[in-house]
Amino acid sequence: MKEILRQVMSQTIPIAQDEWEAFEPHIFTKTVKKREQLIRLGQISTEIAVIIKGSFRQYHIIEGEEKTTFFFFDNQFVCNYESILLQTPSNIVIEAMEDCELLYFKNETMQRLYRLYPKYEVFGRLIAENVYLCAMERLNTFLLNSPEGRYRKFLEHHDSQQILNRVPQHYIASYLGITPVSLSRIRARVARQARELA
Amino acid sequence: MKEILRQVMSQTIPIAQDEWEAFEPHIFTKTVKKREQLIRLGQISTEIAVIIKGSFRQYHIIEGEEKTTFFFFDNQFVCNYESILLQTPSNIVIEAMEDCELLYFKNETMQRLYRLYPKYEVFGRLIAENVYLCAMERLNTFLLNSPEGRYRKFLEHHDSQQILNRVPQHYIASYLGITPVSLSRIRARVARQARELA
DNA sequence: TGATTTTCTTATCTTAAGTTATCGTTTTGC
DNA sequence: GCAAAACGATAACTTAAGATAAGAAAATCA
Repeated sequence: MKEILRQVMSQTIPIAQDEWEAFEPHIFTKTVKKREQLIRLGQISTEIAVIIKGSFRQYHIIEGEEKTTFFFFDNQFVCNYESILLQTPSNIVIEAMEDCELLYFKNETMQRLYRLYPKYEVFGRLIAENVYLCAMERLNTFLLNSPEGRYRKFLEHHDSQQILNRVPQHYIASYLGITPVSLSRIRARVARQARELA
Repeated sequence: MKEILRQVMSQTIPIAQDEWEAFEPHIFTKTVKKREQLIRLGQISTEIAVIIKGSFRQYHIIEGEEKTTFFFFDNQFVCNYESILLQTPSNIVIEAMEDCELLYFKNETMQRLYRLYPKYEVFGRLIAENVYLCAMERLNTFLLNSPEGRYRKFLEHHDSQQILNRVPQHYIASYLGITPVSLSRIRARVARQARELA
């Protein structure tokens, strides 16, 4: 099963056998039940996980309201990257939307590998570059698109089987930076326009 | 003058003498006049610069409209990081808002240093982590705040001497994801509320 | 310096998002 | 299996942002 992590990592940079063997013993498994919190408010993150099965959402709590700001699905890394990098208490919650199976390792393990194998340092850089590009792409949808435009982009970029049918709509609304009511109206508008075109 | 770059880099990680001497000959200077473009549309970026004096803005062109999405000021790195990382043509323009003086180096120089000195690889990772954190902070202002809230945060986080007085207001509006007219109204509203409190 | 352009504010009108509430429907938990 | 909770659509109303235009002030520059 740990091979899945190796495969996911290899999408970024190939890991040689000796490099893998130094890592492998420090990988563990974990299950998280639906609605359980993987990352809690105020906790300093020390672990990085990969999702074998299931999905998570990340949310801020703003004036008592949960604001969903990210989703995590199968074969993705899930962690509070900011808390790990800065060693600051988490200002977000990461919570299972389904029963989940995870592989995980300690950040300190990765820090040790950084020092022992240059390859892992490169891996660390590539990961950071990658999450930066993702963050920028998401930021640009806010800078360059209206709420309706963001919803249309969201539809284009996400397989409806993969996400739409697995995630309650009001989480998606929050993710798009709008209210559930507003998303419902946008959906009605978009559907009406699609019908008029046909 | 090149020492300024070393100082800026040292805010991230200290650079030893031999590491610096391998780098120093590959650093050059450049001046850019107000309104000149440092990064052009469609060009693949190869250079990374540090601003000694002056400021830049970054903009997308969407349906003929310039959408200002970022500012760069003194002692900051300026480049099209995405274009450099992915080796894709630039979808943005970076243009001088004032007459500017720059230090710059080729990305390939940094790539070579990555291989020669582990320290530079670490530097590369830390830079990537850093720009990620900045991108997330900016993304969160969109996810968690209204336009007025974003403007208030913008005021808090930016010295008005540093930015506000140097940057035309309609660029700031664009940066906040709103129209110039809307920003003008928000300013009037905020000022009125401040007056009522007093 | 005088003309032109840029910048910002203000006003009007339109459009869309926020708020609140209601009502079926589905899901969940005992 | 049933009661409670969660979910999504919709409606009515409020609020704020977008579009457009006009005008004053400031910056630019020839």
